[in-house]
Amino acid sequence: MEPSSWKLAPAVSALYLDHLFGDSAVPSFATSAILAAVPFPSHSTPRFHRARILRRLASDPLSASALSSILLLASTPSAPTAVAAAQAHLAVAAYLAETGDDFDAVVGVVFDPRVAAEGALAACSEAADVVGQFRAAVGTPSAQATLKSRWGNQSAAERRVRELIEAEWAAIGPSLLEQATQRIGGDAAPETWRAADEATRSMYQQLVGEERAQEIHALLNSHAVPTSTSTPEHIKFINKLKRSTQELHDAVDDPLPAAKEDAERAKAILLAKGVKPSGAPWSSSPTSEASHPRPSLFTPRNVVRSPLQTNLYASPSQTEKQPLHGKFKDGQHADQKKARRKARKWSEGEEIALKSGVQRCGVGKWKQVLLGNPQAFHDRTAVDLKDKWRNLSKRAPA
DNA sequence: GCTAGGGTTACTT
DNA sequence: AAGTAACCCTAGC
Repeated sequence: MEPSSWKLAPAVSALYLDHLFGDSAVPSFATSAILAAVPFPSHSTPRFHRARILRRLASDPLSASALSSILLLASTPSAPTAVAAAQAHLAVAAYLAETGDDFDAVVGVVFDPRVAAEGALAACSEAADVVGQFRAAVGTPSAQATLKSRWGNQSAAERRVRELIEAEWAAIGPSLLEQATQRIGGDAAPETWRAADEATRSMYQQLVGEERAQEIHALLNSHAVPTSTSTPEHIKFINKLKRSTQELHDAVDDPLPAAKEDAERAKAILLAKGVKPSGAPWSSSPTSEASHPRPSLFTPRNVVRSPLQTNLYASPSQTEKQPLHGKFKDGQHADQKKARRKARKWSEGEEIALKSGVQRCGVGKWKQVLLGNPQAFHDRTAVDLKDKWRNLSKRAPA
């Protein structure tokens, strides 16, 4: 279908971009193509804005513009990532000072004491000290050489930026569509349905499916649900969603397959070059899609996933149950001892994702936490999540 | 199939 | 050696 024939209003465009850009599993070349193809969005949502910064930073992690991206991220308070942002800022600034042509000039800019005191670096306790060291080294080549041995390491700086990006993705939160999905079909559904008129309810029923609609009606009739606490904004949003649902259904059918085709093409090129795609966010099991129809926008369950949220670019480890190592179903290899996975330290991003997942789903809902944010966890099982939570609890007993 | 809890291993202090 | 984090095993639901 031609892009010009999409029936996509700018307000829907904004919702759509909010959803897609904020999904770290959708590769940036696909989001760029989509951005070029959809109508200019009516507004920029915070999630969309943040995701764009993250994608820019990921493509260019060690530069002056990367530094501004980190500052932008740090300028919006996001408690879980403040320390990661400060450390990334410090590492990139130091790296730029150490590798630039003019140490003194660069230090003057990137280690401005005002930035250190109140801005991005405030969350990091060692920052003031480091800034002091760099400023003291101005005009003193020997001191610069000492600093260089510690801060001139490109891969260490890149790692800090990667950690920040990972933590930011983990903390980015659900899209507006996912939130609406939760309100219409998830745990919050009864309140939303109570506030809705008959016509709206019948639309909701189409979205969540008959089975879930019956469950929700049963909950409504059981008097177990408190009276509606819907705000005017809430109702306004739902009505807006109602108007745009048809447009959205039309729209979601269009760009994703094209993007996926791009992704598959890129994967083919990578494979031809001998690059192993297993960890790439855009790899997917090639046979699964043809035989499985696209799920409805709102699948009728408490954990509701729209097709947008459904990860078309998921790696095989996300879409298939893959044995970790040597786990054989039966028979010939059963006697072989299963190789132990190499211990991989949990990243800050994974920790944050676990904490927010537990907040969302509760302790003990490990599978739910894992599936609720699959891209945040890298090759972790529900048991891994449970073990990590146990460790965290030991570290800081409730 | 999922989870809780005890056990094991590898690494750090 | 002791402590810790990551991973494994398995009973019980």
